[in-house]
Amino acid sequence: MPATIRDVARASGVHISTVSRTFSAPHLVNPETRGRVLACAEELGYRPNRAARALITGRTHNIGLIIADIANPFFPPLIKAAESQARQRDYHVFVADTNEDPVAEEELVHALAKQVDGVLLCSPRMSNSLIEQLSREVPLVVINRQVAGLPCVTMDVGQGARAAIEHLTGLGHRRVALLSGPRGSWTSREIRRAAGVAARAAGAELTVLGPNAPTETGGGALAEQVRRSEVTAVLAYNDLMAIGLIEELDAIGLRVPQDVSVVGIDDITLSRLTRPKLTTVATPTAAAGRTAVDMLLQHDAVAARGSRGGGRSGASDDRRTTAQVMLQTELVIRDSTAAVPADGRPRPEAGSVTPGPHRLAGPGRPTATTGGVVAS
Amino acid sequence: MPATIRDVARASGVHISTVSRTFSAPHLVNPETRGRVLACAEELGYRPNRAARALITGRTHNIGLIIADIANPFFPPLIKAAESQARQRDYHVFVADTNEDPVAEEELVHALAKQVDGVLLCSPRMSNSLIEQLSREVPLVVINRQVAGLPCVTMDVGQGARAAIEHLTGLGHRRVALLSGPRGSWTSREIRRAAGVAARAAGAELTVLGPNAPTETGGGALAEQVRRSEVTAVLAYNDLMAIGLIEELDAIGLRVPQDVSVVGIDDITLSRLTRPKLTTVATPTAAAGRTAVDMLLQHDAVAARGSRGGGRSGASDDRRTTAQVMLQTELVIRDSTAAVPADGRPRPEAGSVTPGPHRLAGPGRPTATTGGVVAS
DNA sequence: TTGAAAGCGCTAACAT
DNA sequence: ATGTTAGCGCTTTCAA
Repeated sequence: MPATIRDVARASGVHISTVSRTFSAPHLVNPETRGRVLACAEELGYRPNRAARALITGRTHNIGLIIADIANPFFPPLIKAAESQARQRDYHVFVADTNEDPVAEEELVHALAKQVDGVLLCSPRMSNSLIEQLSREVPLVVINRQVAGLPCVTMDVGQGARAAIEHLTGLGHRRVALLSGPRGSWTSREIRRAAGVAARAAGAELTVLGPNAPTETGGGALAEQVRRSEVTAVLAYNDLMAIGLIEELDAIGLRVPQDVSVVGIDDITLSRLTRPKLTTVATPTAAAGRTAVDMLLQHDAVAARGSRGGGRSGASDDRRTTAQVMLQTELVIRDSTAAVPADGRPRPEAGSVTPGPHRLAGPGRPTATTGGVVAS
Repeated sequence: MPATIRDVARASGVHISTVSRTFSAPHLVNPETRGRVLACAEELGYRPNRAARALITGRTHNIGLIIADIANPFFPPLIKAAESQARQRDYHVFVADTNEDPVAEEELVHALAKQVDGVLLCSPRMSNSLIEQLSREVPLVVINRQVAGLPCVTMDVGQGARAAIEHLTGLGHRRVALLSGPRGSWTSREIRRAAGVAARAAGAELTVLGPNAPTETGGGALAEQVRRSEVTAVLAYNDLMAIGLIEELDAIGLRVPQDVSVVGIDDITLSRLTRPKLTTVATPTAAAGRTAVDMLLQHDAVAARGSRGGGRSGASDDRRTTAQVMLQTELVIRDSTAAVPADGRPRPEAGSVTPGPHRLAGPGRPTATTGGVVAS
C-alpha cells in the first residue's frame, strides 16, 4: 500500500495542502518546510498519484499513440522517438495497434480520450470528416496525412518520389512502374501525383500497378505484372514492397539492378541489409515522432493556460496556431538501381555494372531534419 | 467537456449510483431502467472515466510494458501481441523504452506503478534483487529472464542453442565460435551454457567471442576475431549480430556458408530476407507477449478478488500460484549453414554446396507454441 | 506561508 | 431495485 499525501502530511506535521504545494508549486512553500516535507516523502517512498491529480487538474500527463501496425518496421523508430520525447517532458505513452482497421481506430480514440491529454494518430485509415469529429473530443495530431484545420506531421514523399523518378530517368529509364500502396492512403496519393508529374516532365511513361498490401507479400505478388509490363524500373510504395518484389523478380529470372531497377521508400533498417542494398527515399520517421509530440504538447500547454478547472477543450478554436509540418526526405542511392539495359529489356544473363553506393546529398539519414513549415 | 455520470443521471431521472451500477453491475438494475440509462448515456456520448473509477476500485485497467529497445526488431512482434491481448481483455498498455539502461528501467517502474495494475518487464537489465524489490511495489511479470519467486516468461534458447550446435556438428564442424550477448543477460548465459554442453558432447571446440552489443555493428565488429580464431562455424547471440557478422565476413573475403557457417537466434523477419537467408533459432516472441499478459491479468484477477477496497498488494504472498513458463524454440534451417569445407578452413574460392532450405520440425514459425511449464 | 473546506468522477457499503 | 452517504488522493480557492 503506497504512501499517500496524507501519510506525508502526518509524518512531517503539516497539512496535506502544504504537501500538495510542495510538489505542484514549490515556490509557494517555505524552504525549510519544503525540505522537511521532501525528506518525509522520500522516506516514505511517496509519489503523487497522477490519476488523482488528473481528476482535478484535467491534465493526465499521458498521451495516446495509435499505430496502424506496430510490427511494420516503418513504425518502431517513430514509436521509440515519440515515447522518448514524451517521457522527457514527463508524459507517459499509451501505444495501441489498429491492425490497419479504421473501426478499431475510432474505438481506440474514444477509449483513450479520457485517459490522455491528446492522441497521435499515425497513418490513420479513417475518413477526414471522422478525424475532424474526433478531434473535438480530444486534441489530435495527425501523422502521415494532411487534414485541413488540424495539426499534421507529414514527410515530403512527393519530393522524394520526384527525386526517385529523376534518378531513374537520369539513368536512361523510360518505362517505369509505380507500385501503389493502400487505397485511401494520403502518402500513396502524394507519391502517385508527384511521380506522374516527374515522369511526364522527363518524357517517361509511368505504369501504375496495384494497389496492393504494403508488405513484402504485396510487393512480391506484383512481380509477374512487372515483367509483363516490360518496364525497366520500378518505384515502390515502400521498402517492404520493394524488397518483396526483388525477391520474387529474382525467382522468375529477372535480376536487380541488371534487368530491372527498383527504388523503395522509407529507408527502413532492413533496406541496408538486403542484397542488393536498396536504393530508397529516406523518410525521417524518428523526427516525425518527436515533432508530433512537440506539437501536441505545445497545443496542450496552450489549452491548460486557457481553460480553468479541468476543462478539456478539444481542438476548439485556436486554429490560428494550428501548424502543418512537412519534413524533408532524401534519396539514398544504393545498389538496386543501375543504367537501363542496352537492349532496353530483360535478358537472361546479367547486364550492366552495379554502381558503387553513394548519396545524393547529406552525410546520412537525417537525424535532425529541418522541416518545410506550412502554416494553415 | 465530456458528459459525466451526473449528466446521465439527470437526463434519465435516476440517481448517479444507478447509473454507476448500470455500467459496473448491470444485473443489479431493472432492465427497463437500465435501458433508459443506456440510451441517455449513448445520447450524451458518456463513457465512464477510468481514472476516477481506478481511484476507488484500485484497478486502473492499464498495464505497463517496459522494453529495452523498441527499435530492435526482436521486440515489435512482442509489443504488438501483448497490446492486442491486453486490449482484448479491456486493458490499455503504456509502452516505455529504457534504451537498455537499468536506471531508466527502475525509474519507469516507479513512475508507472500508480497508473497500472501490473508491469511487464521485458529483457530487464537490472539486478534480480532490485526486480524482487520492485515487485513489492507493483505486480511484475518478467520476460526473457528467470527470477526466483516471480512469474516469468522465457523462451527455451538453451534447447535452441543445443539444436543449433548439433546441426553444426552434424555438418562436420568441429571448431565453433559463440558470439556472446550483453553481459548479465539471462538469455546470453543460457545460450552459452547449453552451447558448451552440446559442443562438448559432440567433441567440438567452442570459442566464446565477445560480449558485444547485440546489434549488427556488434556482430560485424567480431568478424576479424572470427577469422583469426579459425573456426568454421558461428552461433550468434541473435540474428542482428549474425547478419552484421555475415556482412563483415563478406567484406574481408569469407563467404557464408561456403567458408563459414553462421546461425542466428530469434528468427526476426529480417532473417528471411537477407542473402544468404539466415539459419536461426525461432523464438516465439508473440506468444511470449500474449502469455505474459495472461499471467499478469490472472494474477491481477486474483488480487482483485483477494483485497477489498482498492488495496494494491504487489506480488504479496500468493507465491504458490506463481508460475514460470518456458516457451519452446525451433531451429529453422535456411542458407547460411553448410557442410564444413573439405580442407577444413577458409579458401578464396567458394566451396561446398548450399543446401536447399528445409525445416527441422513443424510447419512454420510456431504461432501457438506449447510451453513447457515449470511450477516454482 | 499555511490551514480549512470543497469537490474532481466515480464506487461501495448501507439504507430504504 | 434504487437512493443516501462517505470517500478514493489530490488540487485549489479562500481565510487566517
